[in-house]
Amino acid sequence: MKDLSILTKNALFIGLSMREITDFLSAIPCSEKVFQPEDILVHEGDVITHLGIILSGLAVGKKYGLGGEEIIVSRLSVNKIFGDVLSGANGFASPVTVQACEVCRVLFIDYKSLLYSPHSLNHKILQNMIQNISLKYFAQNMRLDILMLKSVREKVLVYLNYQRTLRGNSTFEINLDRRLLSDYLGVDRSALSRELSKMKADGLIDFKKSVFTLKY
Amino acid sequence: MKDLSILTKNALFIGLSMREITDFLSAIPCSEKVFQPEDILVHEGDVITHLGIILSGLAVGKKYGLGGEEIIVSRLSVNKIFGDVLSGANGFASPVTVQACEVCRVLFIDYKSLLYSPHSLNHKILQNMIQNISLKYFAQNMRLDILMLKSVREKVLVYLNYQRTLRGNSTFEINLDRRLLSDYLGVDRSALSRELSKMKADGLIDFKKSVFTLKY
DNA sequence: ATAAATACGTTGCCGTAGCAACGGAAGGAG
DNA sequence: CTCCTTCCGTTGCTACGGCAACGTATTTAT
Repeated sequence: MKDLSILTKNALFIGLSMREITDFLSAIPCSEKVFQPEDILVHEGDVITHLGIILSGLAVGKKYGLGGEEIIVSRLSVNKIFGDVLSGANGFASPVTVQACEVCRVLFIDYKSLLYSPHSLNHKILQNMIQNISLKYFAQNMRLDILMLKSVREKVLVYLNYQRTLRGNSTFEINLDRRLLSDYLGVDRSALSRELSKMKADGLIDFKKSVFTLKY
Repeated sequence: MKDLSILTKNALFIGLSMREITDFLSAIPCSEKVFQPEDILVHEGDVITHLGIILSGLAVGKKYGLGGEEIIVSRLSVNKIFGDVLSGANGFASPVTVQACEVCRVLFIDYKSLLYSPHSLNHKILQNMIQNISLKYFAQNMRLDILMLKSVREKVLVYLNYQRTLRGNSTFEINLDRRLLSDYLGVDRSALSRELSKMKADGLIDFKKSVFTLKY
């Protein structure tokens, strides 16, 4: 177990020094594992006992639609945490499969220990955990709002608006390709392309690849 | 401030005795308020400083669509908590308006104190808070799954299936009327009625009012 | 008891968007 | 350089579902 320095920037450990983090981790069961591309970290339906932190590499959370199509639900880059909400809910089956895209080093932490440890730093970590889960909740909430809209155009407008307020600029690049964006918005990919073109023709927006400009 | 005995059953205070709860509450800023029907407890867009617990009465969380229509997002009955996720996210604007349906007694608790109190019981309360928020997350996640489906029939089937596993019985009564159900599923009310009738004609389900029977 | 309001089912109209298939552009591997 | 794969836009077809309007049943108010 080496090179945990990035954990000082991890949402779970914000506010803690490197020394405090290693001190804390040495007191509870945790382990580091390495996964090869395509390896599965968590199967959909698993009941987990550990939450995970990506130390290096990239993984994705995915689920499968009724037709068996893959749907990418989340992108897990370095320092991203998975299984935390699951840990909090205590005993739920995982709704997603987590799979490595590249070679991944992952830190697994026994969540019962994390939640119930009497360690003096545990208090701070629980606060961080609450914040992290809450932010995930609101990210999900944002998507809910979009999925409730009826037309593709409305969905796109609300999404782009939100991105604009996030970046503070009317021109920005999004980190989703067309396929992922259409999944996120809950619409057909070609229908999305069609509507984007129409919106460009209507002078509402401009875009090239993943760079968008809002003209309203 | 009287009759807080129901708080022993509140998700935030599970595992604590009445004495411990009053002890804890007396140590941090909180207040009880009474609202009349139609009164607003939280405005959409508010940045809150307190989380709330419904001590008696009934309130709803609602938001407004682009057309201005009201959408009921949550139903807040006795012992329900609101503003907890918002508290966790620290500084977010409320995405919903909370409004009383009946006379409501509400306990407001300063969330910074709740999160950062050095009180010995605070640890347990943070654990409870994590669990509560996580459960809300998964409830939201369930709805996300449904909203991603493309046809009304699929949405209804997934929803009813889930209800069946919840109740453990193929016949059950749901607590949503048609209007609320159509909102929940993200479809038009008349389209929902239409599809329900078709599904009944197809022999898939039976229903009368809000009592459903799954025949598959 | 009467009136008003709410809840629910039904139906016709028609636009939107899902689906499938295709072509071109861009990027990677050999 | 060429092949192959991925990504994206385009288009025709068609059905699903949103919308509006209406009728009936059940509930609430006065």
